[in-house]
Amino acid sequence: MPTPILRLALPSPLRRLFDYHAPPGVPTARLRPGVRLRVPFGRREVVGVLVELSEHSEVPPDKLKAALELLDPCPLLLPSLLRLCRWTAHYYQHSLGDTFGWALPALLRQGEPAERCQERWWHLATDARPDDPRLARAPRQREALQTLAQHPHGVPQALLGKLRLNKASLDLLLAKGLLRTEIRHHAPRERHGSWLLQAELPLNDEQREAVEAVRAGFGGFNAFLLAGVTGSGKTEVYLQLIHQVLEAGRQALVLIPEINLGPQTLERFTRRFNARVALLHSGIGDRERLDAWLAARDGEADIVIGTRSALFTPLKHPGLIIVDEEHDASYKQQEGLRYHARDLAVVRARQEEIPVLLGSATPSLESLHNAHAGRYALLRLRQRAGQARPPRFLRLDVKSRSLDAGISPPLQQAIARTLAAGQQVLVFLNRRGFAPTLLCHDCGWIALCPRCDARMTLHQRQRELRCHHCGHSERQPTACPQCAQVDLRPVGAGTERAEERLATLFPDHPVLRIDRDSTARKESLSRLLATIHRGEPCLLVGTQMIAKGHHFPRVTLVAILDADGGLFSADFRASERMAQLIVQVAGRAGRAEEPGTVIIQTHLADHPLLVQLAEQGYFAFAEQALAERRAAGLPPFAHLALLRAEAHRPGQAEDFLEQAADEARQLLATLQLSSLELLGPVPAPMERRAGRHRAQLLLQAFGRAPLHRLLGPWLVALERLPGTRTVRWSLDVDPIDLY
DNA sequence: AGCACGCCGACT
DNA sequence: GTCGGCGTGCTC
Repeated sequence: MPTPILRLALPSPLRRLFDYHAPPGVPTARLRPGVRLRVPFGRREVVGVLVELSEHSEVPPDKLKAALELLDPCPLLLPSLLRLCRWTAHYYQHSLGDTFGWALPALLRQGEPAERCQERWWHLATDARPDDPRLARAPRQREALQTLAQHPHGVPQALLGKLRLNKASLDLLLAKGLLRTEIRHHAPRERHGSWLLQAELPLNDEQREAVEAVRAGFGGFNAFLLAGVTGSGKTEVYLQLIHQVLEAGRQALVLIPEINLGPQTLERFTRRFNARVALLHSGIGDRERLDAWLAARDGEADIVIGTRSALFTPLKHPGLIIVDEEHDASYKQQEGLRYHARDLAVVRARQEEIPVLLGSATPSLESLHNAHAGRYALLRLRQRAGQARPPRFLRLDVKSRSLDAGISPPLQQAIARTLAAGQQVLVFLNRRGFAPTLLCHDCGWIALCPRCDARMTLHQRQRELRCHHCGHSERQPTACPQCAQVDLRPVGAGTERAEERLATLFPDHPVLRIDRDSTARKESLSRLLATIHRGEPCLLVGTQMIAKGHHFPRVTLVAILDADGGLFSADFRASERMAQLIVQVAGRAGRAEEPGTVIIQTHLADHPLLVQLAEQGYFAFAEQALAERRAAGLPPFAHLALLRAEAHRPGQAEDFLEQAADEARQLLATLQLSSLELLGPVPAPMERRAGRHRAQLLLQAFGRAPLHRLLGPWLVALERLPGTRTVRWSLDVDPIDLY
């Protein structure tokens, strides 16, 4: 049998595989797809993944090199994961090697052995004697030897410090042959006994129907959209389904958004189940992540909980995928491989022939559309647990009303009444800082970012102007840099200003601000939350940080200071995001006996979307918004791909995109694709950002198939275009925002 | 991406 | 004289 050619995916943006000869002396039988190899690549060495074997290579024989080393005795990647990565790379038009870079734990990318945590154990050598003459003048070594003598089973490396054992002394003892060390592997974690640690909660009819429906779909691929209002007990549905999965001897994968929900979710799961739970969040260390990855792959983790990238965790016995808060934008990666973990969860479930459950109180329009089209089964939970009643929504028209730090007089009165009744108030404003604009009242100068086409936000507390787009900051000027007058005025209000004003208006009550600035220091968020949970009347001011995860049972009034941004933004998803945010913020309130009130300040009180949302609720809003999307030919009725480009010189990015558009037009003609439209190139909504000039080209198609028929050959052509080195460009398939 | 090569401006 | 800016080419 001739030695085959190895086709490898390498960590490179190049969207192709690279051919190698087998490394010398490695039996062909061990070269199976999914193993890693170290190979020479250009002038360096990299770790690649064997994707396929071939009899022949198109590459000239003098260019072919041999791989250096086989890194895995057997395939590292389960065939199912290999397949998912290949699908992902193809769908998002990304290099397969780089896709592995996003999908695999860092240590595996670097070529570390795929082995569970190993530990070095230190033992006394059999013939070691405490009175060895060589230790006469080495009291520390003698001491160390005595300590180890008390541990006949040896001491693991990690415990050396606790036993006051000094590594230097031990190394000297080792060199003298008085000690020996041994590498021990962790034994597979065993699990015994019943799965439940805690009785399951009784379900209401809707919850029971939801559990039954998903359970009936356990046999194969089935997609479910669990749309449950806040407090309707979605988590209990998850838990009971996971129990069924565990009983069937299978594993559950639970995706959560990228906020600090990990510990909270983990706690609920470990309280309920006697199960091995792996948590994969962003703060986890490389070693820990690899251990969790391996445990899941080898069937030694029963439940895997994690953010976006956990979607790529291999599972030996997959049983169910749950995507919690499926509407959350953090499931879409916004750099490099721009994948959407929710969409890939559905793809993975289909590939692995298991059910997938998407849950949200405010489902994305995409998922609702899929439910309407019959692709997902819609499961609704309308009843709130206990006696909790849904909040009342009031639209407060602030047209021609004076706003005081963004707060209208009627809202001030409502806040005063709520505090007087001994209850808490939540004020939501999705804008950090003191004011979004600093204006000279004499000459009209505005503080602009030197590197972006954007205004700088005033952070008065720090006496700073900051750009929220590139991070640039400078000292707050005392006089106008243009006319030298000293009448600089902050215009508009952010959370810092609202906080300050509310503290003046309601001096008898604490005002707590929750945003990225106020919680930057560790522990400060938990301290703020502890104050709130004490329950005394107070005011909370915050950005979307307060919309997620935390419950404030004593809040009975929620004020949305500014809903207008969601109603006339250039971004077609702005209204959907605004509605989700309003409903999610509203869901924080009125969970106890008192029903909550939500006051929405707006200049567009009669806007149909806002009326639907306030009067009929999120689902009516969604129907209205879907009708608008259909009429405008926007997702989910159309499919988009956005080619972004940026360059240092103005016009360069647009020139590149102009060429890209020409290529696309030619391909559309040759491939006879007609239902595709090219929109642009146009300058990005913020043309200059962090000193780079940006432009974009939008592809709009009414079917996914024609769009993807174009994308493959188009990217091949783009890679050959001149100027590819001076212009940074990237393709975003299914973009979630057009910025 | 990463790395090397090659060609023009302002420094010890 | 050369250190270093970034344009260009290549990676099996």
